[in-house]
Parts: sequence; C-alpha cells; structure tokens
Amino acid sequence: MAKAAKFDRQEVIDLATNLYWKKGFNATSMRNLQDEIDMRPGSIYAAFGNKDGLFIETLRNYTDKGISLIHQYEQEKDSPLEALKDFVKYQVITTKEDAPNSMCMLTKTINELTSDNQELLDITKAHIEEISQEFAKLIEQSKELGEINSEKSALELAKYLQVQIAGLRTFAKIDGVECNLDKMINECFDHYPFNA
Amino acid sequence: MAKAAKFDRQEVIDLATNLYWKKGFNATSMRNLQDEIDMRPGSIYAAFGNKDGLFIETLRNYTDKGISLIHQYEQEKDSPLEALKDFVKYQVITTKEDAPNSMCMLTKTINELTSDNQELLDITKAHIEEISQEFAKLIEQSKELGEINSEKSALELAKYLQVQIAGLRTFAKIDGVECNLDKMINECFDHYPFNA
DNA sequence: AACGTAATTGAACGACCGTTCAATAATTAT
DNA sequence: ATAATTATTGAACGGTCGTTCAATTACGTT
Repeated sequence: MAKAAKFDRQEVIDLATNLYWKKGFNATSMRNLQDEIDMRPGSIYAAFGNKDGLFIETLRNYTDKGISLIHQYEQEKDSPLEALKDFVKYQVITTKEDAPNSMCMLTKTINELTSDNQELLDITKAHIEEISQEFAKLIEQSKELGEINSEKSALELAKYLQVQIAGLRTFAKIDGVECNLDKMINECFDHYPFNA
Repeated sequence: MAKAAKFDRQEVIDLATNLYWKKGFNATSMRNLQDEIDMRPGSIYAAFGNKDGLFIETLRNYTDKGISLIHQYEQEKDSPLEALKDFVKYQVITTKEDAPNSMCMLTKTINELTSDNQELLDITKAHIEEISQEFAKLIEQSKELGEINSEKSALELAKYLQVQIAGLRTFAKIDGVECNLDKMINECFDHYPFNA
C-alpha cells in the first residue's frame, strides 16, 4: 500500500455527471471538467482513463440514480402504476427546473452523438433499455393487479412511455410555460394504449 | 458591378445543412464545412459572416424545405389529415434512413445547445413554432371536414403531434429495427386526443 | 527514520478551433 | 486597354482541444 486517493470518487463523478449532463459530451472540455471537479489532468486520466472513460462512468451513475429512484417510488407509493406515473412526472416536470438540464441525459446523448462515438452510443442505448425493463416490471405488476386494461405487452407499454417522456421533455423545453404537463401525463395513462 | 460570386449559394447551403444536421452544431468545425462545401475560409466569412451565421441559414433552409413538403403533401393527398399523416410518417420512417441524421435537425439543435448560444436556440424554437402553425392549419381544415372528433384545439393537437414525432424519432434511433413505427403512427391518429 | 509505492501536480505536446487579412484573381464599366 | 470593384485565396493568429509524463508529494510499511 501507498497513498490512498484523496478525492471522493462518488462526489467527483456526481460533479462530472452534472457538467456532462448540462453541456453535453462535445461541448464539455477536459478543462471544464478539471475546474468543476477540482482535479489536475494527470489525476483524472489516472482515475478514469480519458474523456470517454469519465463519460461512461457518469452515464452509469446517471442511470443508477434513475433506477434507484424508480425503486424508491415503488416502495413509497400505493401501487406500481402510481409509482410509475410519479416517476414520469418527476422526469418531465420536476427535472425541468431542478436538474442540470431539462433533457434526459441519455436521450440527449443519443441525440448528440454519431457513429464517431459508437461505443458511447451503444452504452447509452443499453442504459435506456435497462430503464425500459424497469418500467416493464412495474407495468407487469400493475397488470396483475388489474390496474391496466391493455392488449399490449408490458414492454410495449414501457417503450410507449419512453416515447412520451422523450417527446414531452423536448416539447417542454420549446414551449416554456404555457402547457399543462401534468394533465398531458395523466392523459397518457388514462387513454389508449394504457387503457382502451 | 464587379465579379459575381461563382459558387451556387443554394447548393452550398444544402451541403452545409446536411453536415450540420449530421454532426450537430458543436461537432461541426469550420474546416469540416470548408471541405464539404469546397470554399476557403475568407469566402465563407464574406458570404455568411461566421459559423453561427451559416448555421442560421441552414436552419432556415431546413425549415423551409419541411414546410414546402407539407404543402406538397397537402396538394397531393385527398384530405388534410392524410397529408398530415403522410408527412409524419415521412419524418419518422423515411427520414430514418434516407436523411443525414435520423433526428429532426430542429429538435436535435434544441437538445444540443444551451444558453451559451441563446440566439441560435431562440431561432430554432421559433422554427418549431412555425411548423406547429402549419400542422394546426391542416388540423383546422380537417376538423371542418369532420375528419377529427376532438375537444382539443387545433394548436393543441399540433403540439401533441410534435411530441409524438420527437419521441418516436428518438425511440426509433434506440430500438433499431424491431418496432412497427407505421402502426404506432396510425394509432396516434386513431385514438385520443385525435379521436376520442 | 528511511524506504517503497502510488497519487498528484502542472508544464508541455501536437492538433485543431474559429477567425482575420493582405495579396491575388477575375469580372464589369469606362 | 485601363481602372474600379469585388470575389477568392491560403497563410497565419491566438486560443483551446485531449492527452502525456517527468517531477514531486504524501502516505503505509519496515
């Protein structure tokens, strides 16, 4: 044994996540990151490899936090459907003002990157699929409880929800104030394909 | 009078549009553009001002082409609703493989840029609103023909459609092949809020 | 207290960034 | 033919990019 790293890894990753999330991968420079996380280039490269490596860790961090939040809602709420609905509202409404960026970091990355960064793209896609699976689990439970009356599979409904979230968050950034997001989200759950 | 510019302005803007669309604003360098449109820096700056100026022209070009296409469908198709539906399918399905980028250039820009480029952001938002208006016009006509039975206003339905397009295009880029986009789009028009 | 090991530092690298501008070329008007 | 005007060229600017690495520092072990 020798020196132990003095920086708090989780704290650093959180700061990096917020900066990458705010500015996007391309617009975030290593020097921006150095300032934000207060580390010198050598330390960053020793700890995370390179710009991509750090970004990959922040993606993992972002997705883990999202999934944790789903599980938290799952425990707090009365039904899996309520948990899901509240999570969607959190993603679209709360995040709109409280987060580093009103967009989902994963869809933002999907939007920004091209095949020039195929690895990052593939990882991002896989994370979105992970969240699909979490949604599908809740929907499956909800179906068994008879809360949902739909001929569509849980995974289809999960992906339908992700379409709505992606669309609503984009729309919310454009339209600013004058739209009732809460109502629009309720309507997603009240009508087809969630309920015929 | 003296020399006339020898380059074809429309052709140059088309090439620039495709490159900006493909790579995004930040990842497209002036040198990338120089190669793509075969002009030297001095000529580009004389003709378009700077990187932002050229981008603004490509945004205008992109939006104009979109609106023209809507009008073209409007003339070709039997009903305004058919025109609208076909335009949506074109945006989501055809564009997915034939275009420089499967994403809409406008929403991609909204996703990418921050307040560091407020002017570009505002212009982009305004263009999306323009397209809202075009959608609303078709929907209004369609309502008068009795094709749509909805308590929502034409503009609300137009924005609902834009949410669906933004969501579906993101989703389509993630999910790759295994989803029936055509069916999903039909369902948007067949159910609430388009038809109760 | 001295040693070995690993974390940290920060200057420096070559490449590329957006942009400028003096020099040159090409066209029209005289 | 000459002059006037404007488009075009491409080298060059200062700055920033992602990244490297020799030197230094700080800690656990002996």
